[in-house]
Amino acid sequence: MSVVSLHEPSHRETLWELEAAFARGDTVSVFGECTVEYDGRAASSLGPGARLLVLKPDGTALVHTDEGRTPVNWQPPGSEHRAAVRDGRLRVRSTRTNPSETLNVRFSAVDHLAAYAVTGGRSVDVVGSEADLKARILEEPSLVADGFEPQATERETDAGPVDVFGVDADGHPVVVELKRRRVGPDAVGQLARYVSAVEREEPDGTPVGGVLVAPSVTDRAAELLAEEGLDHVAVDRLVAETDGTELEETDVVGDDDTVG
Amino acid sequence: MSVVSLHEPSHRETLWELEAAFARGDTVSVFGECTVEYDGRAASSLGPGARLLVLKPDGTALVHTDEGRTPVNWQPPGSEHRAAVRDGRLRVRSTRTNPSETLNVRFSAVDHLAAYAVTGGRSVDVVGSEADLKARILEEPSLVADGFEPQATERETDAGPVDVFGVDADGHPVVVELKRRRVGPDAVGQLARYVSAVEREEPDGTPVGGVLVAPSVTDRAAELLAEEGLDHVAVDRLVAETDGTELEETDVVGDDDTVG
DNA sequence: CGTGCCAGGTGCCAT
DNA sequence: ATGGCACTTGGCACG
Repeated sequence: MSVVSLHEPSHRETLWELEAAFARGDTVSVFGECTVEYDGRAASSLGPGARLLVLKPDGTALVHTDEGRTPVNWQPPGSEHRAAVRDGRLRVRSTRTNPSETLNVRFSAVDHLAAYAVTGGRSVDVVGSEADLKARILEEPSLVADGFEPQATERETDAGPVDVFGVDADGHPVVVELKRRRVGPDAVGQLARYVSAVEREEPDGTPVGGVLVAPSVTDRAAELLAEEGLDHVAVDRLVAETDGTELEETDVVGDDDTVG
Repeated sequence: MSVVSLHEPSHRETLWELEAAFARGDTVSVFGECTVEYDGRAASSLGPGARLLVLKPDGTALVHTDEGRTPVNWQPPGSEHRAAVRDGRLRVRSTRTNPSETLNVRFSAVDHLAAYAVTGGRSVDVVGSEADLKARILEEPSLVADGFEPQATERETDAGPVDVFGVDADGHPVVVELKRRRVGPDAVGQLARYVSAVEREEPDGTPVGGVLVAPSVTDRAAELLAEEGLDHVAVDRLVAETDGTELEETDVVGDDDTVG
């Protein structure tokens, strides 16, 4: 793959190359001195500074400072990028509709532009998600409670879909909510809503159990669970419990030419 | 500001320049063919492809494909970047502790590297946040209810902080939860928890009001509100209601040299 | 499309 | 550090 790289280009050169890059479907990286304005779901204004602007062919625009994982300003995929020279500055404007939003990046000077055809796999298969936890529970339901029998996943209720629905040893309905990490009060509220919804479905007086499966819960969440008569089962993500074979550790020693 | 730009550098050149850029505190943009592996709170693996890697001096690492606002892989601020040449590939590894996480980007070829001193303002003052909505409510409490008198914001309860707490025309406690956008069942649950907490504080039988202030609510949220005996007040973010003067629209027509 | 919910959420601020 | 929550949350799957 080839790269177009412009070193301290004039606005006119930048404009020209942006046009070409958009046409090719390249991803563009721009370093330069700029101001940023945003108006849409909210509104914001950012004073002058040296920043990184990334423009993607899917309409994504990202303005990054030297800190933070989150861009200081951005435009979501589906937006449309346009560039113009105006008042002696290079303006990159990205707009979208529904909701109507505009991002305006004005460069007093562009110090570098690189355009490149970014391609290849976009999706990673992440291991350790809630889906994995669900699989683990279905594989070994006794983790939830002795005698627990799963009957459905994503079972619909008036309050939304229940992660795992089943019956306990006595045949009473049980609602299970899964969380891959330590949870606070919000998760308890979610579980409580599901339990209430199932109680409304069942004949009056039917006891409906509620179990929150998560690595741990905060104090406040624990109190709420107690108040609501709900249970918590501690299941670490990836209850490895394997036969002792550790995941191999790659590339730990023996590096040469290491830097940083 | 000056930029260092390498066009299709050798791994050795890349390594050298990365070291220099890290030392200078530059932000780095790398285009190239790479694979990515991550292990930490979850784990993931990404096959070969042409991508953009951004390295920040605060320890942030971002791997971007040609789509999406969210990086396909990343490392949060506070991580430490290191680079090495290994098995004929350039490896950039970013690690952090607590939680222990590792990001590994292996380049078979680097097509472009640019390093640049990103500086200047990092924070934008966003207008239209929940805080603005709160100010609006305090300025005109009758928006919540006729005769409503705010008494505290962020008032602590057993269930967490209440956005706005006050009394109604009858002197009864009222809990107000603010949302800057259309809300679903979760917000109702949140409000309900606060109302319950205040009810427990008050003498038995004291009626405690609960008002959800949001632009709109979903059907299911409306049902839940009705069940719980809570109210919804529709307040659009920035209830402009100004004297008719429109916000001036800047830069709408008259563009020359427009592109895209 | 909107509704609902997970996410390696991130970020901010409080204790 | 942990906790609780807002966020221009983003992203996906389903009706």
